[in-house]
Amino acid sequence: MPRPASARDRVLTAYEDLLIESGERGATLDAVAARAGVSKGGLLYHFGSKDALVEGFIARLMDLTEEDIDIMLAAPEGVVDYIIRTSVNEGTAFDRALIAAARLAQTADPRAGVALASIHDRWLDVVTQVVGDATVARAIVLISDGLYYNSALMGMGATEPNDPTDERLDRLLEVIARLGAASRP
Amino acid sequence: MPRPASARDRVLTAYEDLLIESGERGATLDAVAARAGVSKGGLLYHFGSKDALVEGFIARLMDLTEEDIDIMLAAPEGVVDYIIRTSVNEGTAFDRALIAAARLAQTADPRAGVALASIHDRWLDVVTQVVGDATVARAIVLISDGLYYNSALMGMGATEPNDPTDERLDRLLEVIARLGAASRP
DNA sequence: GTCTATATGACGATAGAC
DNA sequence: GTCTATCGTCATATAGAC
Repeated sequence: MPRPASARDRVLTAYEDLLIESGERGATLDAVAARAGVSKGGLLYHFGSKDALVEGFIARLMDLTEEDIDIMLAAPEGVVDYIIRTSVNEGTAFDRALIAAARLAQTADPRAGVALASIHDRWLDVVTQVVGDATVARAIVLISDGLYYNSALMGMGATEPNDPTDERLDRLLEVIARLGAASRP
Repeated sequence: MPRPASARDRVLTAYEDLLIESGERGATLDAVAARAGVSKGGLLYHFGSKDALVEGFIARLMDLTEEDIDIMLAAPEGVVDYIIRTSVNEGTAFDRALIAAARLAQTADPRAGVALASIHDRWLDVVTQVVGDATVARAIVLISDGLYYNSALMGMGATEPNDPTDERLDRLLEVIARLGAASRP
Protein backbone atom coordinates (compact mmCIF):
# COMPACT_ATOMS: atom_id res chain seq x y z
CA MET A 1 0.00 0.00 0.00
CA PRO A 2 1.95 3.00 -1.23
CA ARG A 3 1.07 5.82 1.05
CA PRO A 4 1.24 9.44 -0.12
CA ALA A 5 5.04 9.57 0.20
CA SER A 6 6.38 12.07 2.71
CA ALA A 7 8.26 15.11 1.52
CA ARG A 8 11.42 13.59 2.95
CA ASP A 9 10.97 10.49 0.84
CA ARG A 10 10.13 12.48 -2.25
CA VAL A 11 13.36 14.42 -1.82
CA LEU A 12 15.39 11.22 -1.59
CA THR A 13 13.76 9.82 -4.72
CA ALA A 14 14.25 13.08 -6.60
CA TYR A 15 17.94 13.03 -5.70
CA GLU A 16 18.25 9.46 -6.93
CA ASP A 17 16.46 10.25 -10.19
CA LEU A 18 18.72 13.19 -10.87
CA LEU A 19 21.85 11.19 -10.14
CA ILE A 20 20.75 8.67 -12.76
CA GLU A 21 19.63 11.19 -15.35
CA SER A 22 22.14 14.00 -14.96
CA GLY A 23 24.99 12.61 -12.88
CA GLU A 24 26.34 14.02 -9.67
CA ARG A 25 26.97 17.37 -11.24
CA GLY A 26 23.34 17.85 -12.14
CA ALA A 27 21.98 16.72 -8.79
CA THR A 28 22.16 20.14 -7.15
CA LEU A 29 20.01 21.15 -4.21
CA ASP A 30 18.06 23.47 -6.49
CA ALA A 31 17.33 20.71 -8.99
CA VAL A 32 16.44 18.18 -6.30
CA ALA A 33 14.09 20.60 -4.58
CA ALA A 34 12.37 21.50 -7.85
CA ARG A 35 11.93 17.85 -8.79
CA ALA A 36 10.59 16.92 -5.37
CA GLY A 37 8.14 19.79 -5.52
CA VAL A 38 9.52 21.71 -2.54
CA SER A 39 11.59 24.84 -2.17
CA LYS A 40 15.27 24.75 -1.35
CA GLY A 41 14.47 25.93 2.15
CA GLY A 42 11.95 23.14 2.50
CA LEU A 43 14.51 20.59 1.42
CA LEU A 44 17.07 21.90 3.89
CA TYR A 45 14.59 21.51 6.69
CA HIS A 46 14.63 17.74 6.16
CA PHE A 47 18.31 17.43 5.27
CA GLY A 48 20.39 20.13 6.88
CA SER A 49 23.13 19.91 4.28
CA LYS A 50 24.03 18.14 1.08
CA ASP A 51 26.13 15.85 3.20
CA ALA A 52 23.07 14.85 5.19
CA LEU A 53 21.24 14.19 1.92
CA VAL A 54 23.97 11.80 0.81
CA GLU A 55 23.83 10.13 4.21
CA GLY A 56 20.06 9.67 3.93
CA PHE A 57 20.36 8.28 0.44
CA ILE A 58 22.98 5.71 1.46
CA ALA A 59 20.95 4.65 4.50
CA ARG A 60 17.99 3.90 2.24
CA LEU A 61 20.26 2.04 -0.17
CA MET A 62 21.45 -0.24 2.62
CA ASP A 63 17.89 -0.95 3.70
CA LEU A 64 16.99 -1.89 0.13
CA THR A 65 20.06 -4.14 -0.01
CA GLU A 66 18.88 -6.22 2.91
CA GLU A 67 15.41 -6.52 1.41
CA ASP A 68 16.89 -7.61 -1.91
CA ILE A 69 19.07 -10.25 -0.34
CA ASP A 70 16.02 -11.78 1.30
CA ILE A 71 14.28 -11.85 -2.07
CA MET A 72 17.39 -13.32 -3.68
CA LEU A 73 17.62 -16.15 -1.18
CA ALA A 74 13.98 -17.02 -1.71
CA ALA A 75 14.08 -16.75 -5.51
CA PRO A 76 12.60 -19.87 -7.12
CA GLU A 77 15.05 -19.68 -10.05
CA GLY A 78 17.96 -19.76 -7.63
CA VAL A 79 20.41 -17.15 -6.44
CA VAL A 80 22.71 -17.18 -9.46
CA ASP A 81 19.93 -16.79 -11.97
CA TYR A 82 18.44 -14.00 -9.90
CA ILE A 83 21.65 -12.02 -9.44
CA ILE A 84 22.58 -12.15 -13.12
CA ARG A 85 19.13 -11.35 -14.45
CA THR A 86 18.67 -8.38 -12.18
CA SER A 87 22.04 -6.91 -13.19
CA VAL A 88 20.81 -4.41 -14.28
CA ASN A 89 17.18 -3.88 -14.90
CA GLU A 90 16.89 -0.36 -13.56
CA GLY A 91 13.27 -1.25 -13.02
CA THR A 92 13.18 -1.95 -9.29
CA ALA A 93 13.78 0.63 -6.61
CA PHE A 94 16.92 -1.27 -5.63
CA ASP A 95 18.35 -1.24 -9.14
CA ARG A 96 17.83 2.47 -9.40
CA ALA A 97 19.43 3.09 -6.02
CA LEU A 98 22.47 1.04 -7.05
CA ILE A 99 22.99 2.91 -10.30
CA ALA A 100 22.60 6.20 -8.50
CA ALA A 101 25.18 5.08 -5.95
CA ALA A 102 27.58 4.15 -8.74
CA ARG A 103 27.17 7.63 -10.17
CA LEU A 104 27.91 9.10 -6.79
CA ALA A 105 30.90 6.91 -6.08
CA GLN A 106 33.48 8.82 -8.04
CA THR A 107 32.93 12.27 -6.74
CA ALA A 108 33.92 14.06 -3.60
CA ASP A 109 32.47 11.57 -1.18
CA PRO A 110 33.98 8.14 -0.56
CA ARG A 111 30.95 6.91 1.35
CA ALA A 112 29.12 5.71 -1.75
CA GLY A 113 32.13 3.65 -2.74
CA VAL A 114 32.32 2.13 0.72
CA ALA A 115 28.62 1.27 0.62
CA LEU A 116 28.99 -0.37 -2.80
CA ALA A 117 31.94 -2.40 -1.57
CA SER A 118 29.93 -3.69 1.37
CA ILE A 119 26.98 -4.62 -0.86
CA HIS A 120 29.41 -6.41 -3.12
CA ASP A 121 30.74 -8.38 -0.14
CA ARG A 122 27.23 -9.37 0.90
CA TRP A 123 26.58 -10.73 -2.60
CA LEU A 124 29.84 -12.61 -2.62
CA ASP A 125 28.95 -14.24 0.71
CA VAL A 126 25.55 -15.32 -0.52
CA VAL A 127 26.79 -16.66 -3.85
CA THR A 128 29.73 -18.44 -2.22
CA GLN A 129 27.41 -20.28 0.10
CA VAL A 130 25.13 -21.33 -2.74
CA VAL A 131 27.87 -22.27 -5.16
CA GLY A 132 30.35 -23.78 -2.75
CA ASP A 133 33.48 -22.47 -4.41
CA ALA A 134 34.87 -19.03 -3.58
CA THR A 135 36.54 -18.43 -6.93
CA VAL A 136 33.51 -19.50 -8.96
CA ALA A 137 31.43 -17.19 -6.79
CA ARG A 138 33.87 -14.38 -7.45
CA ALA A 139 33.64 -14.90 -11.20
CA ILE A 140 29.84 -14.79 -11.04
CA VAL A 141 29.72 -11.65 -8.94
CA LEU A 142 32.27 -10.03 -11.25
CA ILE A 143 30.04 -10.75 -14.25
CA SER A 144 27.17 -9.19 -12.35
CA ASP A 145 29.38 -6.19 -11.55
CA GLY A 146 30.32 -5.92 -15.20
CA LEU A 147 26.68 -5.81 -16.24
CA TYR A 148 25.95 -3.11 -13.69
CA TYR A 149 29.03 -1.21 -14.75
CA ASN A 150 28.00 -1.14 -18.37
CA SER A 151 24.49 -0.06 -17.46
CA ALA A 152 25.71 2.69 -15.21
CA LEU A 153 28.40 4.10 -17.48
CA MET A 154 27.25 3.89 -21.03
CA GLY A 155 24.35 6.01 -22.14
CA MET A 156 23.51 8.43 -19.42
CA GLY A 157 19.83 9.02 -19.20
CA ALA A 158 18.89 6.96 -22.22
CA THR A 159 19.57 3.76 -20.27
CA GLU A 160 16.68 1.64 -21.33
CA PRO A 161 15.80 -0.99 -18.76
CA ASN A 162 17.34 -4.37 -19.51
CA ASP A 163 14.88 -7.00 -20.53
CA PRO A 164 15.28 -9.83 -18.01
CA THR A 165 13.95 -12.26 -20.62
CA ASP A 166 16.71 -11.23 -23.04
CA GLU A 167 18.03 -14.27 -24.89
CA ARG A 168 21.56 -13.02 -24.41
CA LEU A 169 21.10 -13.39 -20.67
CA ASP A 170 19.86 -16.94 -21.19
CA ARG A 171 22.98 -17.81 -23.11
CA LEU A 172 25.17 -16.07 -20.57
CA LEU A 173 23.60 -18.12 -17.79
CA GLU A 174 24.24 -21.32 -19.72
CA VAL A 175 27.90 -20.41 -20.00
CA ILE A 176 28.06 -19.55 -16.32
CA ALA A 177 26.63 -22.94 -15.49
CA ARG A 178 29.81 -24.48 -16.95
CA LEU A 179 31.74 -22.88 -14.12
CA GLY A 180 30.24 -25.46 -11.83
CA ALA A 181 27.64 -23.17 -10.35
CA ALA A 182 24.60 -24.86 -8.93
CA SER A 183 21.80 -22.72 -10.25
CA ARG A 184 19.55 -24.01 -7.47
CA PRO A 185 20.64 -24.39 -3.87
CA MET B 1 63.57 7.89 -23.69
CA PRO B 2 61.18 10.05 -21.69
CA ARG B 3 61.75 13.57 -22.84
CA PRO B 4 61.06 16.53 -20.52
CA ALA B 5 57.29 16.30 -21.04
CA SER B 6 55.68 19.34 -22.63
CA ALA B 7 53.43 21.56 -20.58
CA ARG B 8 50.49 20.32 -22.62
CA ASP B 9 51.27 16.74 -21.68
CA ARG B 10 51.82 17.61 -18.05
CA VAL B 11 48.39 19.24 -17.96
CA LEU B 12 46.76 16.11 -19.39
CA THR B 13 48.49 13.90 -16.86
CA ALA B 14 47.61 16.23 -13.99
CA TYR B 15 43.96 16.12 -15.06
CA GLU B 16 44.06 12.34 -15.15
CA ASP B 17 45.71 12.11 -11.73
CA LEU B 18 43.13 14.40 -10.19
CA LEU B 19 40.25 12.45 -11.72
CA ILE B 20 41.62 9.31 -10.08
CA GLU B 21 42.38 10.87 -6.73
CA SER B 22 39.59 13.36 -6.25
CA GLY B 23 36.94 12.51 -8.81
CA GLU B 24 35.46 14.80 -11.41
CA ARG B 25 34.45 17.31 -8.80
CA GLY B 26 37.98 17.78 -7.63
CA ALA B 27 39.49 18.06 -11.09
CA THR B 28 38.94 21.80 -11.44
CA LEU B 29 40.99 23.99 -13.75
CA ASP B 30 42.62 25.58 -10.71
CA ALA B 31 43.62 22.22 -9.28
CA VAL B 32 44.83 20.87 -12.62
CA ALA B 33 46.93 23.97 -13.27
CA ALA B 34 48.47 23.86 -9.80
CA ARG B 35 49.32 20.18 -10.18
CA ALA B 36 50.80 20.63 -13.62
CA GLY B 37 52.90 23.50 -12.35
CA VAL B 38 51.35 26.16 -14.57
CA SER B 39 48.93 29.00 -13.95
CA LYS B 40 45.30 28.81 -14.96
CA GLY B 41 46.02 31.22 -17.79
CA GLY B 42 48.86 29.00 -18.94
CA LEU B 43 46.59 25.97 -18.94
CA LEU B 44 43.95 27.80 -20.95
CA TYR B 45 46.51 28.65 -23.57
CA HIS B 46 46.87 24.94 -24.39
CA PHE B 47 43.25 23.99 -23.85
CA GLY B 48 40.89 26.86 -24.51
CA SER B 49 38.14 25.46 -22.30
CA LYS B 50 37.40 22.62 -19.95
CA ASP B 51 35.60 20.98 -22.83
CA ALA B 52 38.78 21.06 -24.90
CA LEU B 53 40.63 19.51 -21.97
CA VAL B 54 38.18 16.60 -21.87
CA GLU B 55 38.54 16.23 -25.63
CA GLY B 56 42.32 16.10 -25.36
CA PHE B 57 42.16 13.56 -22.57
CA ILE B 58 39.85 11.26 -24.53
CA ALA B 59 42.01 11.53 -27.65
CA ARG B 60 45.02 10.36 -25.65
CA LEU B 61 42.95 7.54 -24.15
CA MET B 62 42.01 6.27 -27.60
CA ASP B 63 45.65 6.34 -28.71
CA LEU B 64 46.62 4.32 -25.66
CA THR B 65 43.82 1.86 -26.42
CA GLU B 66 45.20 1.06 -29.85
CA GLU B 67 48.68 0.60 -28.42
CA ASP B 68 47.34 -1.71 -25.73
CA ILE B 69 45.42 -3.85 -28.20
CA ASP B 70 48.62 -4.41 -30.16
CA ILE B 71 50.37 -5.47 -26.98
CA MET B 72 47.43 -7.69 -26.07
CA LEU B 73 47.47 -9.49 -29.42
CA ALA B 74 51.19 -10.12 -29.09
CA ALA B 75 51.10 -11.20 -25.44
CA PRO B 76 52.91 -14.53 -24.97
CA GLU B 77 50.47 -15.60 -22.24
CA GLY B 78 47.56 -15.13 -24.60
CA VAL B 79 44.84 -12.54 -24.89
CA VAL B 80 42.57 -13.86 -22.13
CA ASP B 81 45.31 -14.05 -19.57
CA TYR B 82 46.49 -10.58 -20.51
CA ILE B 83 43.09 -8.92 -20.37
CA ILE B 84 42.21 -10.39 -16.98
CA ARG B 85 45.55 -9.73 -15.35
CA THR B 86 45.68 -6.14 -16.46
CA SER B 87 42.18 -5.46 -15.13
CA VAL B 88 43.14 -3.41 -13.18
CA ASN B 89 46.68 -2.73 -12.32
CA GLU B 90 46.55 1.04 -12.32
CA GLY B 91 50.23 0.80 -12.96
CA THR B 92 50.40 1.43 -16.69
CA ALA B 93 49.50 4.70 -18.34
CA PHE B 94 46.61 2.95 -20.05
CA ASP B 95 45.18 1.59 -16.80
CA ARG B 96 45.27 5.01 -15.25
CA ALA B 97 43.62 6.58 -18.27
CA LEU B 98 40.82 4.01 -18.15
CA ILE B 99 40.10 4.57 -14.48
CA ALA B 100 40.10 8.30 -15.00
CA ALA B 101 37.67 7.87 -17.90
CA ALA B 102 35.38 5.80 -15.70
CA ARG B 103 35.40 8.61 -13.14
CA LEU B 104 34.50 11.04 -15.85
CA ALA B 105 31.77 8.92 -17.36
CA GLN B 106 28.98 9.77 -14.99
CA THR B 107 29.13 13.50 -15.05
CA ALA B 108 27.88 16.10 -17.45
CA ASP B 109 29.66 14.79 -20.47
CA PRO B 110 28.59 11.65 -22.33
CA ARG B 111 31.79 11.49 -24.38
CA ALA B 112 33.71 9.51 -21.79
CA GLY B 113 30.92 6.92 -21.67
CA VAL B 114 30.92 6.66 -25.46
CA ALA B 115 34.70 6.21 -25.50
CA LEU B 116 34.50 3.49 -22.86
CA ALA B 117 31.79 1.69 -24.80
CA SER B 118 33.90 1.69 -27.94
CA ILE B 119 36.94 0.38 -26.06
CA HIS B 120 34.72 -2.33 -24.62
CA ASP B 121 33.60 -3.30 -28.13
CA ARG B 122 37.18 -3.53 -29.33
CA TRP B 123 37.98 -5.90 -26.48
CA LEU B 124 34.93 -8.00 -27.19
CA ASP B 125 35.96 -8.31 -30.84
CA VAL B 126 39.47 -9.39 -29.95
CA VAL B 127 38.40 -11.90 -27.32
CA THR B 128 35.65 -13.31 -29.52
CA GLN B 129 38.15 -14.03 -32.27
CA VAL B 130 40.53 -15.72 -29.88
CA VAL B 131 37.92 -17.70 -28.02
CA GLY B 132 35.58 -18.54 -30.85
CA ASP B 133 32.35 -18.23 -28.92
CA ALA B 134 30.58 -14.86 -28.57
CA THR B 135 28.89 -15.63 -25.27
CA VAL B 136 32.04 -16.99 -23.66
CA ALA B 137 33.85 -13.87 -24.86
CA ARG B 138 31.12 -11.74 -23.35
CA ALA B 139 31.48 -13.48 -19.99
CA ILE B 140 35.23 -12.92 -20.02
CA VAL B 141 34.98 -9.25 -20.92
CA LEU B 142 32.30 -8.79 -18.25
CA ILE B 143 34.64 -10.24 -15.64
CA SER B 144 37.30 -7.84 -16.82
CA ASP B 145 34.77 -5.01 -16.61
CA GLY B 146 33.86 -6.09 -13.10
CA LEU B 147 37.49 -5.94 -12.02
CA TYR B 148 37.87 -2.47 -13.48
CA TYR B 149 34.62 -1.40 -11.94
CA ASN B 150 35.70 -2.44 -8.48
CA SER B 151 39.04 -0.71 -8.87
CA ALA B 152 37.46 2.47 -10.09
CA LEU B 153 34.69 2.71 -7.54
CA MET B 154 35.92 1.41 -4.25
CA GLY B 155 38.63 3.22 -2.41
CA MET B 156 39.09 6.57 -4.07
CA GLY B 157 42.69 7.60 -3.98
CA ALA B 158 43.90 4.76 -1.80
CA THR B 159 43.57 2.36 -4.74
CA GLU B 160 46.74 0.37 -4.40
CA PRO B 161 47.86 -1.17 -7.69
CA ASN B 162 46.69 -4.74 -8.16
CA ASP B 163 49.44 -7.27 -8.08
CA PRO B 164 49.31 -9.08 -11.42
CA THR B 165 50.93 -12.09 -9.78
CA ASP B 166 48.12 -12.28 -7.24
CA GLU B 167 47.16 -15.90 -6.56
CA ARG B 168 43.51 -14.94 -6.68
CA LEU B 169 43.94 -13.97 -10.32
CA ASP B 170 45.56 -17.32 -11.01
CA ARG B 171 42.57 -19.11 -9.56
CA LEU B 172 40.17 -16.85 -11.41
CA LEU B 173 41.90 -17.66 -14.69
CA GLU B 174 41.64 -21.39 -13.96
CA VAL B 175 37.91 -21.01 -13.47
CA ILE B 176 37.58 -18.97 -16.65
CA ALA B 177 39.36 -21.72 -18.54
CA ARG B 178 36.38 -23.96 -17.75
CA LEU B 179 34.25 -21.74 -19.92
CA GLY B 180 35.98 -23.22 -22.91
CA ALA B 181 38.29 -20.31 -23.45
CA ALA B 182 41.49 -21.08 -25.25
CA SER B 183 44.07 -19.24 -23.20
CA ARG B 184 46.38 -19.25 -26.22
CA PRO B 185 45.31 -18.47 -29.76
C1' DG C 1 7.10 22.66 7.87
C1' DT C 2 7.62 25.38 4.15
C1' DC C 3 8.62 29.60 2.04
C1' DT C 4 11.60 33.92 0.11
C1' DA C 5 15.44 36.37 0.29
C1' DT C 6 20.47 36.87 0.85
C1' DA C 7 25.46 35.91 2.06
C1' DT C 8 29.58 33.47 0.66
C1' DG C 9 32.48 31.09 -1.89
C1' DA C 10 34.17 28.45 -5.96
C1' DC C 11 34.48 27.58 -10.74
C1' DG C 12 35.05 28.60 -15.69
C1' DA C 13 36.48 31.94 -18.71
C1' DT C 14 38.30 36.66 -20.49
C1' DA C 15 41.61 40.61 -20.92
C1' DG C 16 45.79 42.21 -21.21
C1' DA C 17 50.84 42.67 -19.41
C1' DC C 18 55.32 40.48 -19.95
C1' DG D 1 53.87 30.76 -23.82
C1' DT D 2 53.01 32.02 -19.48
C1' DC D 3 51.56 35.13 -16.15
C1' DT D 4 48.12 38.18 -12.97
C1' DA D 5 43.97 40.17 -12.36
C1' DT D 6 39.00 40.26 -12.82
C1' DC D 7 34.13 39.27 -14.21
C1' DG D 8 29.80 36.47 -14.39
C1' DT D 9 27.57 32.51 -12.89
C1' DC D 10 26.04 29.04 -10.14
C1' DA D 11 25.91 26.11 -5.82
C1' DT D 12 25.71 25.61 -0.83
C1' DA D 13 24.06 27.35 3.13
C1' DT D 14 21.87 30.88 6.42
C1' DA D 15 18.23 34.08 8.25
C1' DG D 16 14.03 35.02 9.18
C1' DA D 17 8.92 35.63 7.67
C1' DC D 18 4.61 32.97 7.37
